[in-house]
This record gives sequence, C-alpha cells and structure tokens, in this order.
Amino acid sequence: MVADKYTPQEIESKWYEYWIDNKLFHSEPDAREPYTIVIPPPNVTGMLHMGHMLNNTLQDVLMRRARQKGKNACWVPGTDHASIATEAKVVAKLKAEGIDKASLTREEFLRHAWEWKEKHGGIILKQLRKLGASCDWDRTCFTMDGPRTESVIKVFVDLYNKGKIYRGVRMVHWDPAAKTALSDEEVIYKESQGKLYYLRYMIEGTDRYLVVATTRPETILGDTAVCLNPDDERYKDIPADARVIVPLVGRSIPVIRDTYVDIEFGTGALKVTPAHDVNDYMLGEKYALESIDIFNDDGTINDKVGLYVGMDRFECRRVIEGDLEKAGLMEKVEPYTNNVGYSERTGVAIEPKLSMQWFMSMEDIAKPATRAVMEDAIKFIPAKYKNTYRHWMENIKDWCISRQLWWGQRIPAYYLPKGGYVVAETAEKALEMAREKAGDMTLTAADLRQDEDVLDTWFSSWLWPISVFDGIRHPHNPEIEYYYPTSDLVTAPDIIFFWVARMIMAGYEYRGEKPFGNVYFTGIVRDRLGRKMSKQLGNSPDPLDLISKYGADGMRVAMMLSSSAGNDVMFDEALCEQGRNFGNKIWNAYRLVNGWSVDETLAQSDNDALAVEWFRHAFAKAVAEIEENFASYRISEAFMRIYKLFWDDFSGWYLEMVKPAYGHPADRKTIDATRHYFDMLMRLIHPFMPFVTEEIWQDLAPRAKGESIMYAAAPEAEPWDEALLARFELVKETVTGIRNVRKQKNIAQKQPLALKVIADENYPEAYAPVIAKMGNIGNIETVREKDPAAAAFIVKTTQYFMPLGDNIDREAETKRLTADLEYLEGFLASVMKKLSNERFVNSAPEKVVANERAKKADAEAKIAAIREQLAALK
RNA sequence: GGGAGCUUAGCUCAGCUGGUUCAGAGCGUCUGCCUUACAAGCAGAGGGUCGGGGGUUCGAAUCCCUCAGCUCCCACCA
Repeated sequence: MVADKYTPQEIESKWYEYWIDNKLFHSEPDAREPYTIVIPPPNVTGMLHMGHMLNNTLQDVLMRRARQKGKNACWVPGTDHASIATEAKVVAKLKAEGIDKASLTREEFLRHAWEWKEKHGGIILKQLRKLGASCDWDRTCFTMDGPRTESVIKVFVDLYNKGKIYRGVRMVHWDPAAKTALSDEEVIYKESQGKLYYLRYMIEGTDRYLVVATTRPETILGDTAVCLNPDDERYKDIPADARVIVPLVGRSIPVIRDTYVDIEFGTGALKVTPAHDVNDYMLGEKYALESIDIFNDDGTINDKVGLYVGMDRFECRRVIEGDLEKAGLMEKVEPYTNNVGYSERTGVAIEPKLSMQWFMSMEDIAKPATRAVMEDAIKFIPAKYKNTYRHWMENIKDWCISRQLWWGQRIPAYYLPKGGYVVAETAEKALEMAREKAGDMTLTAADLRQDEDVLDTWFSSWLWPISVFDGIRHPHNPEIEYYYPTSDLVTAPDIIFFWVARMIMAGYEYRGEKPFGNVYFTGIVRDRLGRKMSKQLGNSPDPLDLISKYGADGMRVAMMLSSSAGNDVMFDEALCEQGRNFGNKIWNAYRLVNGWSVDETLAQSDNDALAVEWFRHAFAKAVAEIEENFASYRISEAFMRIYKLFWDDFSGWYLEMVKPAYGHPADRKTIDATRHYFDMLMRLIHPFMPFVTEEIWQDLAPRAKGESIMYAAAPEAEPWDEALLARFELVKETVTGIRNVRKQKNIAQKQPLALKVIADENYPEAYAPVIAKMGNIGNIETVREKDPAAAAFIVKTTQYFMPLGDNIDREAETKRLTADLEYLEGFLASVMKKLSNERFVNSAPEKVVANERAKKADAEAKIAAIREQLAALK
C-alpha cells in the first residue's frame, strides 16, 4: 500500500539502496547480448553540474531500457585524474596552508595530491547515485589507478617503439599559470580588446626610422629582426643590409625581406621575435635568426636582456608603453581587436614558447578512425558532427602529450648519464636497456634520470573504453572480448576532438575495432535566457538542491523534456516542477486503481469491455512509436509519447471510463486488465523515472526479494487496429461536444442529460455506452429528424441534439453554425479547385487524388448537415 | 578568412524521402470548476501569412537561389 501523498524524497533513497543491496547494477559476461556504456569520466575533484545531469540521465535511460530488453547491460563508472585542474587545486590548497609547491619534492607533493584525491575524489560519483544512475559501481575505475596507469605506460612504450612518439623542440602553447605546455585543443581563442602599438625602430647610422606595428610591445626584448615585404614600394630605398635598433633595448638587428609579410597590415613592417610567436619562429628558422626567450615559466620577464627583470608580462606591457612614449619611440597607439588564446583550464593568456616536448604523430592513426565515422561504422547523432570531425581529422596536427606537471603518468623515458635516453615500461627494464645502449654494465638505477614530465590526461582517457576492461594489458581477457566494442557513448560535442576522436583512434590501433557503435552528442545546458551556465554568472542551479526539492525522477524528466540530440538545453526550474507533477499524477492514478474493491460476481459491463479493448490498441500503437523513437535516439520524443500516453490516454480517458461510481465495486476482468496496464505503463516509464515506477511496481503485486522492475521485460510491440482507434476518436469528439454544450449552458457534469443522434455511418454506435458514461447521458436516442429546440453539435457528419428545454440561444447558435459553414465552403472550394485541375488529377498519385475526393464527400455531407441545422433554427 | 547549422504559436521545440497524422506538441495564457485519485488537478478555449524575396512543381514549412538575423566549429595576419 503506497502512501497518500507523493513525496519522492521518501522513496528514492530506499530503492537505490535496494538496487545496490541486491547487486542489480552488476554485470558479468554471460550468454546474453551485451550492452555497454563507459561513462565520460568526470574530473575526480569536480562537482556535479547540470551538464552531468543531462549526460547521465540519458545514459541511465539507455541502460535501463537495455536491461528491460533482456540485454546484459554494463555501465562502467569512473573518474578522470584531470592533471592540470587537479594539480591547480592541490597547489591552491597547499598555498592556503602556507605551503609552496616549489618547496616540496615530487614525492611529497604527490602524497598531498593523493590525499586530496582520496578525500574529494568520490564525491561526484556519490552525487550521481542521487540521480539514480545504475552504474556497476564494482567496476569503478580511475584514469590514474594501477591498471590504467600500467596501460598508459604500455601504450606509450609501444607507440614509441613504433616510431609514433618523438621528442623535440617546438613552439608550443604555454600556460604560465599552470607552468606547462598544452595541446592545441586546450587553447581557446577569444576576441579581446587590445591595442596596436606603432613603434619606431631607428635605422642604424641614420636619423630615419621604420615604424613597426605590434600588439605586444613587451616582446621587443626578444626581437632579432624586422621583416619587410620585398615588393613593398615604400621601403625600396632601405638598403638590403640595413640594420635597425630595437627601441629601449638598443640591440642592433637586421632588416630582412620575406613575402610572408602582409603589405596591407599596419605599416608593412613586422618585428620578428622567434621565441614568442609561431610565425616569427618559422621566419627565424628560415633566416637563421637568433632566438631570445625573454620569459620565465610563470610569464615574468627573465634576466636575458636585463630590462624589466621579474616583471609580469602584462605589467611590463603597460610600463613599456610609457617608457616608449617618454623615449619618443612611440608613433601612435590604436585600439585593436584580435584573437588571443587562453588556457582552457586556468583561463590565462597563452604564451607561445619554444620548448622540448613529447609529441605523437597523428596522421596515420587518424586514417582508419576517419573512415569509421564517414562510413557510419560509428554513427554520430546528430550526423552534422561528421563534418566537424572529418575536417579536424583531415587536418590533424601532431599531439603534444607532455605536461610539465607532477599529477599524472610520468613519462617512462630514462636519460643516460652520458646523453641519450631509453624508453621502457619499468625502471628495471630501462636499466637493462641503458646498460646495453651505453655498453656499460656498471650503470645502476641511480645513474638514470627519469623524464620529469607527465602525460596529457587525454593520453589516458583515450584508452578508456579498452582500459576499463583491462584490454591493453590483457588483450584477450574474457571481459574485453565480451564487452568491447561498447554500444553507445553519450557525451558533449565540445570534447569531440579531445576525447571522442582519440578514443576512436586508440580503438583501431589497439583493438583493430571501433570503441563504440553510436555517439550521442548532447547539447550545452543553458539557462532560460540562453546563457551558458557558469559560476561567474551564478545562473547554474545546484542539481542536488533541485533533486531534494523535486526528486530525482522530476529532475530526470526535466532533462528529458528539453533535450533533443545536439541541441542546447534551455533549462528552466519549471521543468523540474513539471516532472514532479508527472510523478504525482502517476502516484494518484495508482491510488485510484488500488482503491477499487472487487465484486467477483459482477459481470464486466459493455462500457468497461470497450474501454479495455480500446486501450489495448492505443497502448500497442504507442509502444510501436516509442520503439521507433528509441531506435532513432529520439529519447525526448519517446518520453513525451509515454507522458501523453499515461496522462491523456490512460488517466484522462481510460481510467475515467472504467472508474466505478464512488463506493461501488469493480468487476474482476476490468480490475485485472487495469492493473496489467498499470504494470506495463510502469515498465515503459521506468527508464525515465526509475524510483516512482519501482515503488508502484513493487506494490502492484507480491515480489520476491531482489526482484525489480529494472529486469521486468519491456512491453512488446503488438499489432493494433487503426480503424478502431479512429472510431474512438469520434467518441472522444462526441464527448467533447457534450462537454461543450454543458459548459456553454453552464450545466454541471453531475446533472444527467439526454442525447439524440441522427445515426449515420460516422456514428460510433458500438461505443454508445462509453459516450453515455463519459457525457453523463441518461439516454441516447436514435432519431431521424433534427430537433430544432435542442442544443446541437456535429461530429464529422453525425448530428447530435441535446434537448435542454427551451433555453436555446438561437442567435448564437445560428452565428456559430454560419461561421462553420463559411469555413467548410471555403475548404470545399479549395478541394474542388484541386480536383478540377486536370494536371493534378493526372500527375498526382492515385492515393492523393482519392483522398481529395474523400475530403470533398466529407465536406459536402457536413455542409448538408449544417444547412439542415440552420434551417431547423429558423 | 573558411566551414557547419539555425530562424515554425508568448516560450522551448517536433515536422524523416515535397501531397490528411501539414500547420503540430509540451509549457505558458484565458474561461469555468476545490466534481471523494490527483488544484502538483479537471473541463473548455484562443493563438502562427512556417525570417524576407524569388524560383522549380499540378502541389512547397519541406527542394533550389538570394537577402537578413542568430549560433557554433576551425584558422598563425603582427
């Protein structure tokens, strides 16, 4: 027996515990077909936000649906070590405690970091439980746990041995806050308001000067040339061997010529700073220019030049502007908007920096991965992301995989005392190799120095679908053989390059097979005004607050109500309310059904038999449509269909039809059918609202311990009779017609009325008992003549009359009927126009023409009926 | 500078290969109801020249062109 009031908070934790206690989320390989999802691992120290709610609700819906379909469903949860983000958090935490990272050894720091991870690491997964996520928690993985780390190292060594990983000095994106290199994908370009400074470079030995435009005057410290376009007429008279003096610095640098320089931009003169600009770097290479790195790793000025030493780069820019003015070397300053790259993690402006890094060459590994998506071996939903994907894959650049951090997998490269290095999975193996390489058997482990850098976090998460089943270390273990490839991946499109593309590459490289069959891209969760949710705006609600307010089921419904694949989600708290209300609706419908008493001797009424039969067909049709929606990943539409099925068809019509009068019992057949329907409806709703459906399902019949609606088979598609459903629509319209009359005449539903009908072929006579009950009609009388004194309405072509004594507003009725008549005549005219068009009749398919003819007949019959009613009114 | 996508009711969106499931849904709005399952509800109603213009076609929200507005992705113009 369920409680009177629907309070989600009271049932949700109870059932989650039940599922856990009975190990209902756990999966082991068996004879059934597997259905597998690996969770996009959230940052280990992260908090749950609305994006997670959307993402994980969808995954849970798919999981629960798969279980009901008899599949062996396995959802692997886990977290990501998120090296930059986590290290930043730990550094900040230590700083707050007065500990400077620089004062710690690597081992000490890592101890702090692990401590922090142990303390905060599980939070986000615990939060996921509140949502009802049916993850197999026994399988929880962490991208930096033992097996995953070993897998990463193994893959690194393997790729190195295949010649796909190399080390080199390159211009990389440097994050001065995190003090590490970043990959191209970790840089976000944003339009920024800046200034364009025009600086004077005195030409050596003359009193003339060249004016050079730059957005970054502080980098003059590293200037080693000025470049002109050889075709620029303005500079024809500058000698080929001219040199200029770097402002303030006083260094003499050459003037070079290269067509790279855009004559149109600025003054047509470009200052070349090979250490701090990607293009300048290339010019530097080409002309063998000196490269002067003027920054420390934290973005302050170093002592190479001796000016502004220790000053922050932005501070330096401000100061240098003033100094140039004072020295008379500033021609002018203009406002300027340009694209500046920022670190995805720390948000600070990126500094291009020349440094020694590890790279992975991507071109070959990208090829099979591109093909898989283009040929739909892996399906993207929505498909529009295929283009984005292809474009990136076809222009792929090598991947900078080293990070100057401590939190992460340390690169397994070991440097020999006399130069050179070896790459090996273990220190022992490395020593062996080093001895061989150096030809010195006296080398000891202490002589080797392991690379200080760690690997990019994505270098571990790209293996996720394989490594969670230990398929890297043991490629033929039963788990990987059974669960891989996984079925669906649900993720946000902003990590398509970071993660999705790379997982596909790893899949083909290490399994020779795709990592998943379908990728469902969710949108970004925005607020009601379409703004991205962010901490700064404070427009991001705490999902846990919403869950405690509306229940997890309500929260899940809110996510379903607003999310078609790939479209952004406009989130509004009102949607949670709607979800909660739906839970309430289900709850009360159950209370109604549950409250009926049975009279075993009672025969089923015609009315009830008709209702039961109709709903069987309505339900069958809905199941087929829901099936179709799921098959095409229209999850929200599947939900909306179920929502309407339950609320409108089942509660609004079916229950109202079979509901016994207050205090009266129901017959056995009707009760059993209704409870059966309830069971089936709960199963349909369960993937979306697991808690309330479990509560009711458990109450519906005695269940064995450990039994759960989770494993109750999804309703199967059955055939249905479309004609029967169409016939019933006429019944509904008739009932609505009656209600309208009541409303217009202000007659309460309680008061029984009489109904007369001129029965024609559109009169659903068989359903007379239903019309009578739903309309509270005492007697339905079949007549031949219209009743001029009665309120009248028409359904399709059938005329109905409700004698109400003499209170008929003839004028209003005439007006209403005349309006209907006008509309229909116009309609008929348009149909006639089509039919009289020879070309239409000749070239349109027969079905369409037949349809138009039917429309014509219909309209004509209806017009005749209205004319008759109008005549009767006079 | 390239590329992709979007524009349908007050809001959020469906509308797959052109033709009764083509003008739809949910929410909101309005009106009337506390009718012993549910006011977190019930009953009823109104609301759109499918962004503008042009074209193809017997027929266009749907296909093509064009203009306008919005969004996203990619790209080294200092």
